[in-house]
This record gives sequence, structure tokens and C-alpha cells, in this order.
Amino acid sequence: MAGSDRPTSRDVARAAGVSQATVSLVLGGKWRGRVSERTADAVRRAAGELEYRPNLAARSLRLGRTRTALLVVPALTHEYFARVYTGAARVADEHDFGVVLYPSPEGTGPARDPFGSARAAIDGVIASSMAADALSGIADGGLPLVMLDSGPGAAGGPPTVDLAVADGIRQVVRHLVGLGHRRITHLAADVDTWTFRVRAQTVREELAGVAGAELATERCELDVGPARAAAVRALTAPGRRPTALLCDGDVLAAGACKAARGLGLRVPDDVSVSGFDDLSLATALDPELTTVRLPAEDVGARGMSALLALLDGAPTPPTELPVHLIPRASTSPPPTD
Amino acid sequence: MAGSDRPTSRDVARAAGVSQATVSLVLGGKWRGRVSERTADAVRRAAGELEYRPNLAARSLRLGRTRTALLVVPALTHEYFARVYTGAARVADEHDFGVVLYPSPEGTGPARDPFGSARAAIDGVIASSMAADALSGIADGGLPLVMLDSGPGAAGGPPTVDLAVADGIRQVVRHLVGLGHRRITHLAADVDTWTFRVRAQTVREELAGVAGAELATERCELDVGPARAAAVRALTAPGRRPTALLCDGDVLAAGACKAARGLGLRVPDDVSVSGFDDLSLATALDPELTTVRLPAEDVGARGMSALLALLDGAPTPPTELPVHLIPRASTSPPPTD
DNA sequence: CCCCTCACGTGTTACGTATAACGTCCGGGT
DNA sequence: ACCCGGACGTTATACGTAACACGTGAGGGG
Repeated sequence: MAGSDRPTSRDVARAAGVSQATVSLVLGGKWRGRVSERTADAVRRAAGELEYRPNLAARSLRLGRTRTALLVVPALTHEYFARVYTGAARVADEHDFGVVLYPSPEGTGPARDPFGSARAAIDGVIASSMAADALSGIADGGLPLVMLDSGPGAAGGPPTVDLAVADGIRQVVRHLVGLGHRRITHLAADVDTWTFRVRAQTVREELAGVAGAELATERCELDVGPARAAAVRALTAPGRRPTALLCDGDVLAAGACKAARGLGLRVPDDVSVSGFDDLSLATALDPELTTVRLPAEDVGARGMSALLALLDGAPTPPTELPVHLIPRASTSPPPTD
Repeated sequence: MAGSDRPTSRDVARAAGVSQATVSLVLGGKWRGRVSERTADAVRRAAGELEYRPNLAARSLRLGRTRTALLVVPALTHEYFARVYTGAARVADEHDFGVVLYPSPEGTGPARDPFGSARAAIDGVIASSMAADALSGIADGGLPLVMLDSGPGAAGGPPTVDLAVADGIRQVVRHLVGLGHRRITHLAADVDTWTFRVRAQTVREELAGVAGAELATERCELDVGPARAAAVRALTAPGRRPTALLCDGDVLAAGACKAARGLGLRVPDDVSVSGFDDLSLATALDPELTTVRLPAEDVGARGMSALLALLDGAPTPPTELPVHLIPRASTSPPPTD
């Protein structure tokens, strides 16, 4: 039957006994002072009866806007980015916006043309944890752009939403120092993005102010295996063994824990391990990880809000979201020995 | 400059000295025998110069199809579903298709109306791990539908892509039995979907054929905390303690490991633990989990292929993908004691 | 009594694309 | 000489919506 053909605004108009233009006005919400309350009600009722849904393609064509945003993330399989998406999608949904993801092969940035024919038409872009130059194509294209976790941009640049990463690292360092740790190795992700640069720098700065502090650094890829290898290097390096491993992420911390156990060391009795991100992994491990909770959903949500504001021409001041240390079982005072 | 307004097919036509219709023919690929090679080349060259991209809204309006699929997943923050998405997006991309996700608040199925704003914009739906009745609205709406991980459908029903879950469970049971285990507790997810029903049933069936086998079952929510509690119950239940915990997922296995350690038991020396899914979590834990690897990306990819076939009116036979046991360190022969 | 204004709608158009329905030119068969 | 048909394009139209620019009465001020 006709169940498959969806009703158009003209069908609604016919049912309500008005013209298509009136339907558009009423349902578009811009009818105040142009259509009587009675007529508007009739239109709305007819639309309800027919289960009318506006044809988005036609609307987009007419308006030149699609109410769709592109979210660029390095890898959706990383829980952090999945959560960023979730937050962004929630806010988008509240504003009748859609979100499409940049289908990037794991880890690659938007090297491919995001305006390729396949991708949905886009009103704006939200890019997370991208090197700024990786987005030059988008900026040149004149598309509204919001950057997440990329550091405070230059004035006049795209709006930004950042986490207080430096503060988070400071909390970790103070936590460790407060427990009595002085020999600390920073297990650093070998990734050249703002967030990791800030972490490295903050660890240095914060520890520089502590008497007797000794900082070492081991770099590795952002994965368990490499982290384990790096932690082994850290724990078997010549000189006195570090009493704490400060890791750039929970995933690295997991590797560090494996390394410690492999060397016959107990966590946290012989060596403390701290993470970052507070992924579900943090409480799946045993001992549970002391880590820093990142409000990933909020990052996505604020990013989407910023984009919506930008599209409205509203001012979009840079945002920085606070982060919090979550002390758990993987850190304790260093061995007295 | 005019850099912001994108060129239309008419602009290309003007540049190439032909009509808009010819541009559409050439770029649409249906010009054989209707347009000379020379002209076609001129059109393509002009399109290249102007960096012409067809307006997708206009195309969708004209064709009544959007080249976009909706992927419904319970929760993107579960690594399995993120990987399903990745696979689906890859195939979609290869066919100039887009994928949008159903923006479902964690865990809820399409309780909200998937036709809200999205329906107009999609050509079909891929639903993963859904209870069949949760999708009645979609089926009724006449939208092409493919179901993932929902079991072989009735003939005439929507195409399906499933994992050989039963075989995976059989491999685990045989692995444990082969190691010598007889008292096994199944840590079962308290979720009423096909995949988990099959697992419970298969464990029963497979163990029924083993002399002296004793099967117990503990149900819990699909999370670390509840799993830990359930595992504690299992390990402290009256009677002889099980020597192996067969878990319905790596997440549950993580909880089981924590429970064991909390009770002073070593994994795998005192109790073996097996997982399912082979998430990155499986190798982040210590000991690494014996588990079953699920080709999540393939599930998504095959699902998208099936949907594309369905849209082409091609036959779409049910698919079942094989799974493989990955033996690791969390299982060993039971204590001889 | 006439015209202006306001309240309430309607006719029409354009958005950019794909395609059905037409030309037009030209060589060849009869 | 006439018609036919293939090769090569073009003209015109529809998709469904939003919004501009007009009607059209009714009521009121002058």
C-alpha cells in the first residue's frame, strides 16, 4: 500500500485545508503574527495524524545547511574518543543535529579529503587531538571548526575545548610526592600532540620544585606491549630503581603493572603506578589504578555546543574543563628499604 | 573570493561548454553511447579544475535515496561495538556510503523513535545485538534491515550476520576440560540477547557430555564490579570450589580475576579464568586472558555488505563468521590437590 | 465614503541534481 | 530524392522545502 511513501508537507496542507506554505511556516515555528492559532493547531494536528516528517534532503537543499557535524577522532576504539563522541552526539541530538564520524583508518588523521563525495554534507567540524597542520585543509575550506584537546589556540583561531591536563599532572605529582616518592620515572606516550607535550613539561616543572627529586623519562607507543617494555627499561636502568611510574595513560599503566610483576615487584608495595584517563580499564586492573578522571563526555558536549554557537555567530570563548585525581590502590608510600 | 560557494554542476557545464545535463551524465557514469569521449573528457577536466563536488542534498532529493545507513549499537563505549562500527564504516566508505550511529544513551536500545529525525535521511538500518522486538518499529516502517549477532532469523526475515558463538564456547569448554577441569562455574551475563542465550545453552550441552563434570552458573550484569561479586559467590559457594570460571566476556573475566585475588587465590594456579571477546583488555590484564577472539570488524563489514546487497535487491544469505580460542596465561591445569 | 493598515494566508520561486523526452546532424540504404 | 536511424547533446521537469512577495477582507481613522 501507500505506507512506504512518506507524506510531504503538501499532504499535510491538503489534510489541514491550507496551503503548503502555511504548513512550512507553522512547522518551522516562524508563524507568530502570520497564522492564527486555530489554523496553526489544525496544521499541527494534521501533521500528527499523518506522522509527517520533513524531508531532510529537501530542507538541506533549500537552506544550504545540513544540521550535521563531522567529528574527527584518531580512533573510535579508544574508549576516550568513544566517550567524546557520546557527549557530542547527546548535545547534537538535543538540537536536532546529526554527527558523523570521520572514518579514519586507525590513527591516521584527515589525510584523505573530508569533503569526498561519500561523506555527508557538513556544516562544521569538531576535531579532537589533532595536530593543527593536519587540519589545514578544513580551515582553508572555510568550514567552521572547533578543536578539542589541542591547546589554547591563537586568538582569532578556531574555538577550543581543552582539559586542564597540566593541573591533572600536577595533582598526580603532588600525590606521589606527598606519599614520599622522590625517584619517579615518567612513562611518556611517544605522540606529538598538545596534551602529551603539556604532560611532559608539567612533570618536569612540578618536580623541579621538589628537593631531592629525580626524574627520568621513558618514551613508548601508546599501547600495552610497548609500555611494558619501556617500564622494564625504567625499572632495570642502572642506578637506584624508581619508586613510582607516572604513566601518560591507563593503557600505559597497565603495561607498567605487567612489567613490575614480571620483574617480581609488587604494585604498589615495591613500585607505585599512576595512570591517566580513568578508563574502565582502571578499575578492571588489580590493583585498581590511581589515575586522573577526564570528563570525556563533557569535552564532546562542550565541543558540540561551541560548534553550534559558532554556527550561530555567537562568541565562543575557549573552554577548559577541570580534571580530578582519583586515588586508588596502585599507589602507596615507597618502600622504606 | 568566491571560494566559499561551492561550484555546481551548472558551473562545470559552463566551463566545459556543455549543458548541465551532460555534466550529470558524464559524472554519473551513464554516458556510454550518449556523449563522445572528447566531450566527456572536457567535462571531467572542468570538474577537476573547479574541484566540483556534487551537492548530496540535491542528489538525495532527486533520487529519494541518501546513501547513508544507520548503525544501531547498544553502546559505542564497548570496544566490541566500536570495532563493529569501524568495519561497517570501512565498507560503507568503499561504496560511497555514509554511516550514522543511533545516538542511544548508554545501554538503551532504540526505545526512542529512530524515525525521529534520522529516518528521512537513511536508506537502511544495521542493528547489532538487539532484541528482535525492539526493532519492530523499523521493520514495520519498511526500511531495509540487517541484524547482527541476533541469531539466524526466520526465513524471509531480515538478513543476518552472526558469530559462531556456540562453536567459540565449545572451544573454551574443550580447552578447560582438556586441561583437566571438571568443576566449572559459568559466569553468565544477565542480558537477554541471542548471543548470551546461546552461550549458556552451549556450556550446558557441551559439559553434559563430559564424565564427572559439574556445572554451576552465576549471573551478573555486564560490568567489572558485579562480575567480581558474582565470582566471589562462585568461589565461596558451599561444596567444593570450582577450578575454573568460564566468563561471558573479558570484562567479566577481569572481575573474576579480582575476586580470586581478593580471596587469596592465584590465577591460574588456584583457579583458571577464561574470557570472551578478546578486547584489548585481555592482554592488559596480568595474567593475560585466555579468551575467544571475535572478528568484530568483519561483523560490521559483512553487515554493511549485506545491507548494500539488500538495497540492490540481491540475495543476502545468512552469514556466520568463525571465532577462535586464544589460549593465554589465565588458564592452566587445575591444582592437583 | 475612501483609503490605509493590519491580520492572515497564498502563489511562486529557487535550491542542485538526474533523467525522460526531445531535437539535430549526417551517412547510407532503397 | 527520401526516409531512417545512430551518434551526440539539449531542454524541460520533478524531487520537497523555505521564504519572499503578494493578495484579500475587515476595521478604523480622516
